[in-house]
Amino acid sequence: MTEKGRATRQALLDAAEEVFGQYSYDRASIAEITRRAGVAQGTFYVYFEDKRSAFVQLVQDLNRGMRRHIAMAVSGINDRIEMERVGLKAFFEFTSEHRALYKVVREAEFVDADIYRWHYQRLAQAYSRGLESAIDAGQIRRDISPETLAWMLMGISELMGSRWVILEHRAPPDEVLDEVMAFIARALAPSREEDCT
Amino acid sequence: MTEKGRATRQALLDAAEEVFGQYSYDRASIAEITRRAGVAQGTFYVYFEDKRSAFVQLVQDLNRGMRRHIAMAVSGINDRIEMERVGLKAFFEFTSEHRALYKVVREAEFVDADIYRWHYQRLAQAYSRGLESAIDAGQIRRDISPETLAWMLMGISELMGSRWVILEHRAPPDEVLDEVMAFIARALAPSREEDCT
DNA sequence: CTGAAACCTGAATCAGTCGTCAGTTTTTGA
DNA sequence: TCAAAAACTGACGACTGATTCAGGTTTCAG
Repeated sequence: MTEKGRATRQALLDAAEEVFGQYSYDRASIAEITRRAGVAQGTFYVYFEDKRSAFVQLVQDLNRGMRRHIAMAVSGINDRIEMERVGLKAFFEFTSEHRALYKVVREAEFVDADIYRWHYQRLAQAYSRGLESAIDAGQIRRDISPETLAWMLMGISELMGSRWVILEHRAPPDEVLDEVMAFIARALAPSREEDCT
Repeated sequence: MTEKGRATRQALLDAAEEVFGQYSYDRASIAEITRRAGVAQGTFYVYFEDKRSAFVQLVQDLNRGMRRHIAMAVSGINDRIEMERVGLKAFFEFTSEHRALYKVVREAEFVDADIYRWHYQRLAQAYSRGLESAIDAGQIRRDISPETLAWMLMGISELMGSRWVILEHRAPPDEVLDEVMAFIARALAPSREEDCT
């Protein structure tokens, strides 16, 4: 594949992100995707086996993009609670920039169950690993499995994202972020029996 | 509308729950719904204006059913934390019984944005009110707005439901429920400065 | 310059479905 | 009993949109 080919492929993927984000999977037409990418309909099938395949690749792209964006944001931070705050903020940034992510991932459940599973498990796995280190380092309490913790924290992010980014078209205001962080910090804080005895 | 009419309508709605739960909105065909309901295609349009209308009514039905199911489960409980635990369990029960709920609500975002908004706001509103009373009663800490709290707790339920009910085809095991409750209880607990001073 | 490889085109095919409607059957109530 | 109302039928018109394919255009190594 030449440079030009790669560019066309990327143009199609970008157009697909737009169109799949705007319409549901079934109502997103190849014709509209190729129109926005500025190529003929047939060109789509040069780069993707079929509609589903392009959709799956888009999910993978967004998943990787999100993990990279968050990883960049939190790199260098050592305090786990601070890391959670920055990570949460980065998550909202990314979803504001890629509102298609929500739509596309949710639809994945209907379009291709495997990629839906893959998306969440990939995120949960990365998240759990981070939490596990924090537990080992004594930064957060050790009586909850990192996996369950990861899913709960993802749930909080996701629904807050839904409520603000999707329903209100903006990232949550700082006061809300503070409340969320206070909630999380308290839930994660190591047992402080020593403070009381 | 006679008794028979109501029965047919209900049969169609039940069939719609099945079919919309199994396929995506666009791939759920009226033909399949009427086939399962044991009526002719034309009958569908006797009871529903069109496909979307049936879908919207299904969301409303499930929303009400879920609120009723949870309300029944927690009625008579006074301790808020206990109420959360029982409510969470009831939520998982309901979603196990009506797995269509997840699919249908998520699709609502694409099919009819208003009903999607309505669904979450209706739940959040009911939830917030309950939390507000608990705050007033001093059962949970007062430094987070009941609304934000409601959305966070809904997020936890939702993603745990997704992870277990959808991906693992079962309600979360009791140990997991215990971990979740420990997390929530700690986050909600009133400030205990008095215990330490 | 050249020819093969890569790239691209867009009309045509084809499978599928929503919603309609003219007419039939069943139920109801006086 | 018997009309009117309610319920129901199912074939079909009108349309949509994914995918194919025969052939045109561009690129670039030798």
